[in-house]
Amino acid sequence: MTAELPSNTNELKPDTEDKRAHPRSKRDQIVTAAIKVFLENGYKATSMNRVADQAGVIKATIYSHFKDKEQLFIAIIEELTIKKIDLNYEDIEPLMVLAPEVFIDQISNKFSVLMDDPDYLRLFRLMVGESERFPELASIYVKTVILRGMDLATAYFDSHPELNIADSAAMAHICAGSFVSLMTWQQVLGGKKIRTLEVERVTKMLKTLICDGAQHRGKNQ
Amino acid sequence: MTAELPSNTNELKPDTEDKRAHPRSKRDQIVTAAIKVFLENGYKATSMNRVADQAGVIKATIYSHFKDKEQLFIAIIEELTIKKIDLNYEDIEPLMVLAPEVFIDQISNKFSVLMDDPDYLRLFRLMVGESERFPELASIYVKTVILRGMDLATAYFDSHPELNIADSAAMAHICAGSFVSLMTWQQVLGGKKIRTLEVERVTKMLKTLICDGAQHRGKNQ
DNA sequence: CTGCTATCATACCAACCGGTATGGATAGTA
DNA sequence: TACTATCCATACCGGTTGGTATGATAGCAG
Repeated sequence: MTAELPSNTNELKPDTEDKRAHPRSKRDQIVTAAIKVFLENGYKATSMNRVADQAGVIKATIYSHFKDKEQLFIAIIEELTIKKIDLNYEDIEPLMVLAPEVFIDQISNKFSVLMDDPDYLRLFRLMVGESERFPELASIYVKTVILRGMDLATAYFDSHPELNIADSAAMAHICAGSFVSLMTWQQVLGGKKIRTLEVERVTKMLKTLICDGAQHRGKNQ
Repeated sequence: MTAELPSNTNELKPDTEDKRAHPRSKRDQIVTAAIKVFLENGYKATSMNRVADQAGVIKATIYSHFKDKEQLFIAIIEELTIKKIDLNYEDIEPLMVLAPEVFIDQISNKFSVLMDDPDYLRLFRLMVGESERFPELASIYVKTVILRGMDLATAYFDSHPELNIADSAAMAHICAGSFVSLMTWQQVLGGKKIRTLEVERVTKMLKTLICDGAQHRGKNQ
Protein backbone atom coordinates (compact mmCIF):
# COMPACT_ATOMS: atom_id res chain seq x y z
CA MET A 1 0.00 0.00 0.00
CA THR A 2 2.66 2.48 1.01
CA ALA A 3 5.19 1.45 -1.60
CA GLU A 4 8.66 2.88 -1.68
CA LEU A 5 8.46 6.20 -3.45
CA PRO A 6 11.06 6.63 -6.19
CA SER A 7 12.54 9.59 -4.29
CA ASN A 8 11.23 12.29 -6.58
CA THR A 9 12.82 15.30 -4.86
CA ASN A 10 16.26 13.95 -4.46
CA GLU A 11 18.95 15.56 -6.51
CA LEU A 12 18.66 19.01 -4.99
CA LYS A 13 19.19 17.91 -1.43
CA PRO A 14 22.97 17.91 -0.79
CA ASP A 15 24.34 21.37 -0.17
CA THR A 16 26.27 22.39 -3.23
CA GLU A 17 28.44 24.66 -1.11
CA ASP A 18 31.05 23.45 1.39
CA LYS A 19 30.15 19.90 0.56
CA ARG A 20 33.34 18.34 1.87
CA ALA A 21 34.52 21.10 4.18
CA HIS A 22 32.52 20.24 7.26
CA PRO A 23 31.89 16.59 8.09
CA ARG A 24 29.26 17.73 10.59
CA SER A 25 26.97 18.79 7.79
CA LYS A 26 26.42 15.18 6.72
CA ARG A 27 25.01 14.37 10.11
CA ASP A 28 22.79 17.41 9.95
CA GLN A 29 21.55 16.37 6.54
CA ILE A 30 20.59 13.01 7.96
CA VAL A 31 18.90 14.47 11.02
CA THR A 32 16.93 16.97 8.96
CA ALA A 33 15.74 14.26 6.61
CA ALA A 34 14.95 11.89 9.45
CA ILE A 35 12.86 14.53 11.19
CA LYS A 36 10.75 14.92 8.12
CA VAL A 37 10.27 11.21 7.46
CA PHE A 38 9.67 10.23 11.09
CA LEU A 39 7.18 13.04 11.61
CA GLU A 40 5.29 12.07 8.48
CA ASN A 41 5.22 8.32 8.93
CA GLY A 42 5.79 7.46 12.57
CA TYR A 43 8.53 5.25 13.93
CA LYS A 44 7.71 1.81 12.63
CA ALA A 45 6.53 2.93 9.21
CA THR A 46 9.72 4.89 8.60
CA SER A 47 12.30 2.97 6.61
CA MET A 48 15.98 3.72 6.66
CA ASN A 49 16.03 3.56 2.90
CA ARG A 50 13.58 6.40 2.73
CA VAL A 51 15.55 8.47 5.22
CA ALA A 52 18.69 7.90 3.17
CA ASP A 53 16.95 8.95 -0.03
CA GLN A 54 15.50 12.04 1.60
CA ALA A 55 18.93 13.00 2.94
CA GLY A 56 20.63 12.42 -0.38
CA VAL A 57 22.91 9.96 1.34
CA ILE A 58 23.68 6.29 1.22
CA LYS A 59 22.27 4.04 3.90
CA ALA A 60 25.67 3.03 5.22
CA THR A 61 26.46 6.67 5.89
CA ILE A 62 23.54 6.82 8.30
CA TYR A 63 24.87 3.80 10.14
CA SER A 64 28.29 5.43 10.44
CA HIS A 65 26.69 8.28 12.38
CA PHE A 66 24.01 6.38 14.32
CA LYS A 67 24.14 2.88 15.75
CA ASP A 68 20.70 1.84 14.57
CA LYS A 69 17.23 3.08 13.76
CA GLU A 70 16.34 3.51 17.42
CA GLN A 71 19.31 5.78 18.13
CA LEU A 72 18.52 7.89 15.11
CA PHE A 73 14.96 8.26 16.33
CA ILE A 74 16.14 9.26 19.79
CA ALA A 75 18.48 11.81 18.28
CA ILE A 76 15.79 13.50 16.22
CA ILE A 77 13.35 13.65 19.12
CA GLU A 78 16.00 15.27 21.30
CA GLU A 79 16.74 17.67 18.49
CA LEU A 80 13.08 18.59 18.19
CA THR A 81 12.44 19.03 21.90
CA ILE A 82 15.54 20.11 23.74
CA LYS A 83 17.34 22.13 21.14
CA LYS A 84 14.39 23.83 19.50
CA ILE A 85 11.69 24.34 22.08
CA ASP A 86 14.22 25.52 24.62
CA LEU A 87 14.66 28.71 22.64
CA ASN A 88 11.01 29.58 23.02
CA TYR A 89 11.32 30.42 26.68
CA GLU A 90 13.95 33.13 26.64
CA ASP A 91 11.50 35.98 27.06
CA ILE A 92 9.63 34.80 30.11
CA GLU A 93 10.50 37.20 32.91
CA PRO A 94 8.66 40.24 31.53
CA LEU A 95 5.51 38.13 31.48
CA MET A 96 5.38 38.12 35.28
CA VAL A 97 4.41 41.76 35.55
CA LEU A 98 1.56 41.58 33.07
CA ALA A 99 -2.06 42.01 34.06
CA PRO A 100 -3.87 38.65 34.27
CA GLU A 101 -5.94 39.29 31.15
CA VAL A 102 -2.86 40.14 29.17
CA PHE A 103 -0.96 37.19 30.53
CA ILE A 104 -3.69 34.79 29.46
CA ASP A 105 -3.78 36.44 26.09
CA GLN A 106 -0.06 35.76 25.71
CA ILE A 107 -0.49 32.09 26.56
CA SER A 108 -3.42 31.89 24.22
CA ASN A 109 -1.46 33.44 21.39
CA LYS A 110 1.44 31.07 21.91
CA PHE A 111 -0.89 28.09 21.67
CA SER A 112 -2.64 29.54 18.65
CA VAL A 113 0.65 29.51 16.81
CA LEU A 114 1.43 25.95 17.86
CA MET A 115 -2.03 24.78 16.85
CA ASP A 116 -1.48 25.95 13.29
CA ASP A 117 1.98 24.40 12.92
CA PRO A 118 1.52 21.03 11.17
CA ASP A 119 4.95 19.86 12.24
CA TYR A 120 4.19 20.52 15.87
CA LEU A 121 0.96 18.58 15.57
CA ARG A 122 2.95 15.72 14.06
CA LEU A 123 5.47 15.84 16.87
CA PHE A 124 2.62 15.64 19.35
CA ARG A 125 1.11 12.66 17.53
CA LEU A 126 4.48 10.96 17.48
CA MET A 127 5.22 11.54 21.16
CA VAL A 128 1.82 10.31 22.30
CA GLY A 129 1.74 7.43 19.85
CA GLU A 130 5.17 6.12 20.80
CA SER A 131 5.10 7.02 24.47
CA GLU A 132 4.64 3.42 25.57
CA ARG A 133 7.45 2.10 23.36
CA PHE A 134 9.79 5.03 24.13
CA PRO A 135 8.96 6.19 27.66
CA GLU A 136 12.28 7.97 28.10
CA LEU A 137 11.54 10.15 25.10
CA ALA A 138 8.12 10.98 26.47
CA SER A 139 9.86 12.02 29.67
CA ILE A 140 12.09 14.41 27.77
CA TYR A 141 9.02 15.90 26.15
CA VAL A 142 7.29 16.29 29.49
CA LYS A 143 10.28 17.96 31.08
CA THR A 144 11.27 20.30 28.28
CA VAL A 145 7.88 21.25 26.91
CA ILE A 146 5.05 20.60 29.34
CA LEU A 147 6.59 21.25 32.72
CA ARG A 148 8.43 24.29 31.41
CA GLY A 149 5.20 25.96 30.39
CA MET A 150 3.48 24.86 33.54
CA ASP A 151 6.19 26.22 35.80
CA LEU A 152 5.97 29.53 34.05
CA ALA A 153 2.24 29.80 34.67
CA THR A 154 2.65 28.56 38.24
CA ALA A 155 5.21 31.26 38.94
CA TYR A 156 2.86 33.84 37.52
CA PHE A 157 0.00 32.88 39.78
CA ASP A 158 2.37 32.67 42.74
CA SER A 159 3.49 36.22 42.13
CA HIS A 160 -0.08 37.51 41.92
CA PRO A 161 -1.63 36.95 45.33
CA GLU A 162 -4.38 39.41 44.53
CA LEU A 163 -5.90 36.70 42.33
CA ASN A 164 -6.51 34.55 45.39
CA ILE A 165 -5.36 31.34 43.74
CA ALA A 166 -5.13 28.73 46.48
CA ASP A 167 -3.30 26.15 44.35
CA SER A 168 -1.19 27.87 41.74
CA ALA A 169 0.05 24.65 40.16
CA ALA A 170 -3.48 23.31 39.72
CA MET A 171 -4.53 26.66 38.28
CA ALA A 172 -1.58 26.62 35.90
CA HIS A 173 -2.56 23.15 34.77
CA ILE A 174 -6.14 24.20 34.13
CA CYS A 175 -4.92 27.11 32.05
CA ALA A 176 -2.37 25.23 29.99
CA GLY A 177 -4.45 22.06 29.89
CA SER A 178 -7.41 23.89 28.44
CA PHE A 179 -5.30 24.93 25.48
CA VAL A 180 -3.50 21.61 25.12
CA SER A 181 -6.73 19.66 25.09
CA LEU A 182 -8.23 22.15 22.66
CA MET A 183 -5.31 21.55 20.33
CA THR A 184 -5.72 17.82 20.81
CA TRP A 185 -9.32 17.43 19.82
CA GLN A 186 -9.66 20.34 17.43
CA GLN A 187 -6.47 19.94 15.45
CA VAL A 188 -4.69 16.69 16.22
CA LEU A 189 -7.88 14.61 16.05
CA GLY A 190 -9.43 16.84 13.41
CA GLY A 191 -12.48 17.71 15.48
CA LYS A 192 -12.74 21.26 14.21
CA LYS A 193 -14.29 19.91 11.00
CA ILE A 194 -17.05 18.40 13.11
CA ARG A 195 -17.52 21.20 15.59
CA THR A 196 -15.38 24.29 15.87
CA LEU A 197 -14.52 25.79 19.22
CA GLU A 198 -12.51 28.95 18.81
CA VAL A 199 -9.50 29.59 21.00
CA GLU A 200 -10.87 33.02 21.80
CA ARG A 201 -13.92 31.57 23.52
CA VAL A 202 -11.74 29.49 25.80
CA THR A 203 -9.47 32.44 26.45
CA LYS A 204 -12.38 34.69 27.36
CA MET A 205 -13.92 32.12 29.66
CA LEU A 206 -10.61 31.59 31.42
CA LYS A 207 -10.19 35.32 31.96
CA THR A 208 -13.67 35.58 33.41
CA LEU A 209 -13.10 32.64 35.74
CA ILE A 210 -9.76 33.85 37.00
CA CYS A 211 -10.35 37.58 37.26
CA ASP A 212 -14.01 38.20 37.96
CA GLY A 213 -14.23 36.04 41.02
CA ALA A 214 -10.81 36.88 42.40
CA GLN A 215 -11.76 38.83 45.51
CA HIS A 216 -14.58 36.46 46.48
CA ARG A 217 -12.63 33.24 46.19
CA GLY A 218 -12.07 30.86 49.09
CA LYS A 219 -14.78 32.33 51.28
CA ASN A 220 -17.26 29.48 50.93
CA GLN A 221 -15.32 26.51 52.28
CA MET B 1 13.85 -7.31 17.76
CA THR B 2 10.19 -8.18 18.20
CA ALA B 3 10.36 -11.76 16.99
CA GLU B 4 7.25 -13.74 16.29
CA LEU B 5 6.07 -15.26 19.53
CA PRO B 6 5.35 -18.98 19.30
CA SER B 7 1.71 -18.42 20.25
CA ASN B 8 2.00 -19.62 23.82
CA THR B 9 -1.65 -19.29 24.86
CA ASN B 10 -3.20 -20.79 21.81
CA GLU B 11 -5.01 -24.04 22.33
CA LEU B 12 -7.53 -22.69 24.82
CA LYS B 13 -8.72 -19.88 22.59
CA PRO B 14 -11.46 -21.39 20.41
CA ASP B 15 -14.73 -21.78 22.28
CA THR B 16 -15.20 -25.44 22.95
CA GLU B 17 -18.96 -24.90 22.96
CA ASP B 18 -21.03 -24.08 19.87
CA LYS B 19 -17.93 -24.12 17.76
CA ARG B 20 -19.76 -24.56 14.48
CA ALA B 21 -23.18 -23.40 15.52
CA HIS B 22 -22.59 -19.67 15.26
CA PRO B 23 -20.34 -18.48 12.47
CA ARG B 24 -20.35 -15.06 14.07
CA SER B 25 -18.15 -16.29 16.89
CA LYS B 26 -15.13 -16.66 14.61
CA ARG B 27 -15.34 -13.03 13.68
CA ASP B 28 -15.60 -12.09 17.33
CA GLN B 29 -12.55 -14.18 18.13
CA ILE B 30 -10.62 -12.29 15.48
CA VAL B 31 -11.83 -8.90 16.63
CA THR B 32 -11.02 -9.63 20.25
CA ALA B 33 -7.53 -10.78 19.38
CA ALA B 34 -6.98 -7.86 17.03
CA ILE B 35 -8.01 -5.39 19.71
CA LYS B 36 -5.37 -6.77 22.01
CA VAL B 37 -2.57 -6.86 19.46
CA PHE B 38 -3.34 -3.48 17.88
CA LEU B 39 -3.59 -1.77 21.27
CA GLU B 40 -0.29 -3.26 22.38
CA ASN B 41 1.73 -2.65 19.23
CA GLY B 42 0.08 0.08 17.19
CA TYR B 43 -1.06 -0.23 13.61
CA LYS B 44 2.11 -0.67 11.61
CA ALA B 45 3.89 -2.90 14.12
CA THR B 46 0.95 -5.29 14.28
CA SER B 47 1.34 -8.28 12.00
CA MET B 48 -1.54 -10.32 10.71
CA ASN B 49 0.32 -13.49 11.68
CA ARG B 50 0.32 -12.40 15.27
CA VAL B 51 -3.37 -11.53 15.19
CA ALA B 52 -4.10 -14.95 13.73
CA ASP B 53 -2.05 -16.69 16.42
CA GLN B 54 -3.71 -14.68 19.17
CA ALA B 55 -7.15 -15.52 17.80
CA GLY B 56 -6.34 -19.21 17.44
CA VAL B 57 -7.22 -18.92 13.78
CA ILE B 58 -5.51 -19.28 10.47
CA LYS B 59 -4.55 -16.15 8.60
CA ALA B 60 -6.79 -16.88 5.63
CA THR B 61 -9.77 -16.95 7.97
CA ILE B 62 -9.10 -13.34 8.87
CA TYR B 63 -9.05 -12.41 5.20
CA SER B 64 -12.37 -14.16 4.68
CA HIS B 65 -13.93 -11.78 7.23
CA PHE B 66 -12.00 -8.60 6.50
CA LYS B 67 -10.72 -7.32 3.19
CA ASP B 68 -7.31 -6.33 4.47
CA LYS B 69 -5.39 -5.10 7.48
CA GLU B 70 -6.84 -1.63 7.20
CA GLN B 71 -10.44 -2.84 7.30
CA LEU B 72 -9.70 -4.99 10.32
CA PHE B 73 -8.18 -2.00 12.06
CA ILE B 74 -11.21 0.14 11.26
CA ALA B 75 -13.49 -2.58 12.59
CA ILE B 76 -11.71 -2.84 15.92
CA ILE B 77 -11.62 0.93 16.44
CA GLU B 78 -15.33 1.12 15.76
CA GLU B 79 -15.87 -1.74 18.17
CA LEU B 80 -13.85 0.04 20.85
CA THR B 81 -15.48 3.44 20.46
CA ILE B 82 -19.04 3.14 19.24
CA LYS B 83 -20.10 -0.12 20.80
CA LYS B 84 -18.33 0.13 24.13
CA ILE B 85 -18.08 3.76 25.11
CA ASP B 86 -21.66 4.33 24.07
CA LEU B 87 -22.80 2.31 27.05
CA ASN B 88 -21.10 4.66 29.47
CA TYR B 89 -23.60 7.44 28.90
CA GLU B 90 -26.84 5.73 29.81
CA ASP B 91 -27.11 7.30 33.25
CA ILE B 92 -26.70 10.94 32.32
CA GLU B 93 -30.04 12.56 33.00
CA PRO B 94 -29.89 12.37 36.82
CA LEU B 95 -26.60 14.29 36.67
CA MET B 96 -28.41 17.45 35.58
CA VAL B 97 -30.01 18.06 38.95
CA LEU B 98 -26.82 17.69 40.96
CA ALA B 99 -25.18 20.56 42.79
CA PRO B 100 -22.16 21.91 40.88
CA GLU B 101 -19.65 20.55 43.36
CA VAL B 102 -21.17 17.09 43.13
CA PHE B 103 -21.39 17.26 39.36
CA ILE B 104 -17.71 18.09 39.06
CA ASP B 105 -16.93 15.30 41.48
CA GLN B 106 -18.78 12.89 39.22
CA ILE B 107 -16.83 14.00 36.17
CA SER B 108 -13.64 13.78 38.16
CA ASN B 109 -14.40 10.26 39.29
CA LYS B 110 -15.21 9.14 35.77
CA PHE B 111 -11.85 10.40 34.56
CA SER B 112 -10.04 8.88 37.49
CA VAL B 113 -11.28 5.49 36.41
CA LEU B 114 -10.25 6.07 32.80
CA MET B 115 -6.82 7.29 33.85
CA ASP B 116 -6.10 4.00 35.58
CA ASP B 117 -7.29 1.80 32.73
CA PRO B 118 -4.20 0.77 30.72
CA ASP B 119 -6.30 -0.27 27.76
CA TYR B 120 -7.97 3.10 27.60
CA LEU B 121 -4.59 4.81 27.69
CA ARG B 122 -3.50 2.55 24.83
CA LEU B 123 -6.61 3.41 22.85
CA PHE B 124 -5.85 7.09 23.35
CA ARG B 125 -2.26 6.61 22.20
CA LEU B 126 -3.48 4.71 19.17
CA MET B 127 -6.09 7.29 18.18
CA VAL B 128 -3.73 10.23 18.52
CA GLY B 129 -0.82 8.41 16.93
CA GLU B 130 -2.76 7.29 13.88
CA SER B 131 -5.04 10.31 13.57
CA GLU B 132 -3.21 11.63 10.52
CA ARG B 133 -3.20 8.28 8.71
CA PHE B 134 -6.80 7.44 9.71
CA PRO B 135 -8.64 10.75 10.04
CA GLU B 136 -12.05 9.15 9.71
CA LEU B 137 -11.34 7.00 12.75
CA ALA B 138 -10.27 10.04 14.70
CA SER B 139 -13.59 11.61 13.73
CA ILE B 140 -15.47 8.65 15.13
CA TYR B 141 -13.55 9.01 18.35
CA VAL B 142 -14.27 12.73 18.55
CA LYS B 143 -17.97 12.22 17.94
CA THR B 144 -18.59 9.24 20.18
CA VAL B 145 -16.25 10.03 23.04
CA ILE B 146 -15.22 13.66 23.20
CA LEU B 147 -18.27 15.52 21.95
CA ARG B 148 -20.56 13.24 23.92
CA GLY B 149 -18.92 14.17 27.18
CA MET B 150 -18.71 17.79 26.21
CA ASP B 151 -22.39 18.01 25.29
CA LEU B 152 -23.25 16.54 28.63
CA ALA B 153 -21.29 19.19 30.51
CA THR B 154 -22.61 21.92 28.24
CA ALA B 155 -26.16 20.89 28.96
CA TYR B 156 -25.41 20.95 32.65
CA PHE B 157 -24.12 24.51 32.62
CA ASP B 158 -27.00 25.57 30.39
CA SER B 159 -29.46 24.25 32.92
CA HIS B 160 -27.78 26.07 35.80
CA PRO B 161 -28.12 29.78 35.10
CA GLU B 162 -27.34 30.59 38.72
CA LEU B 163 -23.70 29.79 37.89
CA ASN B 164 -23.57 32.75 35.52
CA ILE B 165 -21.67 30.90 32.80
CA ALA B 166 -21.66 33.14 29.75
CA ASP B 167 -20.34 30.45 27.37
CA SER B 168 -21.41 27.02 28.52
CA ALA B 169 -19.58 25.17 25.75
CA ALA B 170 -16.30 26.89 26.53
CA MET B 171 -16.84 26.16 30.22
CA ALA B 172 -17.56 22.53 29.45
CA HIS B 173 -14.38 22.34 27.43
CA ILE B 174 -12.31 23.82 30.24
CA CYS B 175 -13.76 21.27 32.64
CA ALA B 176 -13.34 18.21 30.46
CA GLY B 177 -10.11 19.48 28.92
CA SER B 178 -8.51 19.90 32.31
CA PHE B 179 -9.02 16.21 32.99
CA VAL B 180 -8.12 15.04 29.50
CA SER B 181 -4.87 16.97 29.52
CA LEU B 182 -4.12 15.72 33.01
CA MET B 183 -4.53 12.17 31.79
CA THR B 184 -2.36 12.96 28.79
CA TRP B 185 0.70 14.25 30.54
CA GLN B 186 0.44 12.36 33.81
CA GLN B 187 -0.45 8.92 32.49
CA VAL B 188 -0.10 8.69 28.73
CA LEU B 189 3.24 10.48 28.65
CA GLY B 190 4.29 9.11 32.03
CA GLY B 191 4.76 12.52 33.62
CA LYS B 192 3.53 11.45 37.03
CA LYS B 193 6.89 9.80 37.65
CA ILE B 194 8.52 13.18 37.13
CA ARG B 195 5.99 15.34 38.93
CA THR B 196 2.68 14.19 40.31
CA LEU B 197 -0.40 16.36 40.12
CA GLU B 198 -3.34 14.72 41.83
CA VAL B 199 -6.74 14.75 40.22
CA GLU B 200 -8.21 16.03 43.46
CA ARG B 201 -6.25 19.26 43.26
CA VAL B 202 -7.60 19.98 39.80
CA THR B 203 -11.08 19.06 40.91
CA LYS B 204 -10.93 21.36 43.91
CA MET B 205 -9.59 24.26 41.88
CA LEU B 206 -12.31 23.82 39.28
CA LYS B 207 -14.99 23.82 41.96
CA THR B 208 -13.57 27.01 43.45
CA LEU B 209 -13.41 28.73 40.08
CA ILE B 210 -16.91 27.77 39.05
CA CYS B 211 -18.79 28.15 42.31
CA ASP B 212 -17.10 30.80 44.42
CA GLY B 213 -17.23 33.54 41.83
CA ALA B 214 -20.64 32.66 40.44
CA GLN B 215 -22.67 35.65 41.58
CA HIS B 216 -19.94 38.15 40.74
CA ARG B 217 -19.22 36.98 37.21
CA GLY B 218 -19.65 39.14 34.14
CA LYS B 219 -19.83 42.41 36.05
CA ASN B 220 -16.39 43.67 35.04
CA GLN B 221 -16.70 43.87 31.27
C1' DC C 1 -26.12 -39.02 0.54
C1' DT C 2 -24.98 -34.70 -1.69
C1' DG C 3 -23.43 -30.58 -2.10
C1' DC C 4 -22.04 -26.14 0.36
C1' DT C 5 -19.63 -23.37 3.36
C1' DA C 6 -16.29 -22.49 6.73
C1' DT C 7 -12.29 -23.56 8.52
C1' DC C 8 -8.07 -26.07 8.76
C1' DA C 9 -2.70 -26.75 7.74
C1' DT C 10 0.87 -25.65 4.92
C1' DA C 11 3.27 -23.69 1.63
C1' DC C 12 4.14 -19.96 -1.18
C1' DC C 13 4.71 -15.18 -3.16
C1' DA C 14 6.98 -10.64 -4.25
C1' DA C 15 8.23 -6.80 -1.65
C1' DC C 16 10.37 -4.69 1.88
C1' DC C 17 12.76 -4.51 6.30
C1' DG C 18 17.17 -3.26 9.20
C1' DG C 19 21.71 -3.78 8.63
C1' DT C 20 26.34 -5.18 6.44
C1' DA C 21 30.16 -5.90 2.97
C1' DT C 22 33.01 -4.66 -0.86
C1' DG C 23 35.45 -1.83 -3.50
C1' DG C 24 36.15 2.45 -5.83
C1' DA C 25 36.22 7.71 -5.88
C1' DT C 26 37.33 11.92 -3.62
C1' DA C 27 39.11 15.02 -0.46
C1' DG C 28 42.21 16.96 3.37
C1' DT C 29 46.77 16.34 5.55
C1' DA C 30 51.52 15.58 5.92
C1' DT D 1 53.14 11.60 -3.15
C1' DA D 2 51.37 8.71 0.18
C1' DC D 3 48.15 8.06 3.90
C1' DT D 4 43.68 8.34 5.97
C1' DA D 5 38.96 9.05 6.42
C1' DT D 6 34.62 9.81 4.38
C1' DC D 7 31.33 8.88 1.24
C1' DC D 8 29.76 6.80 -2.91
C1' DA D 9 27.20 2.83 -5.57
C1' DT D 10 25.78 -1.61 -5.55
C1' DA D 11 24.84 -5.75 -4.04
C1' DC D 12 23.84 -8.75 -0.56
C1' DC D 13 21.98 -10.98 3.89
C1' DG D 14 18.34 -13.38 6.74
C1' DG D 15 14.00 -12.37 8.24
C1' DT D 16 9.28 -10.42 8.13
C1' DT D 17 5.54 -8.39 5.85
C1' DG D 18 0.58 -8.45 3.80
C1' DG D 19 -1.77 -11.42 1.22
C1' DT D 20 -2.86 -15.78 -1.70
C1' DA D 21 -3.29 -20.70 -3.34
C1' DT D 22 -4.11 -25.54 -2.62
C1' DG D 23 -6.18 -29.16 -0.95
C1' DA D 24 -7.97 -31.65 3.07
C1' DT D 25 -11.54 -31.99 6.94
C1' DA D 26 -15.71 -31.30 9.07
C1' DG D 27 -20.37 -29.67 10.01
C1' DC D 28 -24.89 -28.35 8.14
C1' DA D 29 -29.09 -28.10 4.86
C1' DG D 30 -31.50 -30.32 1.34
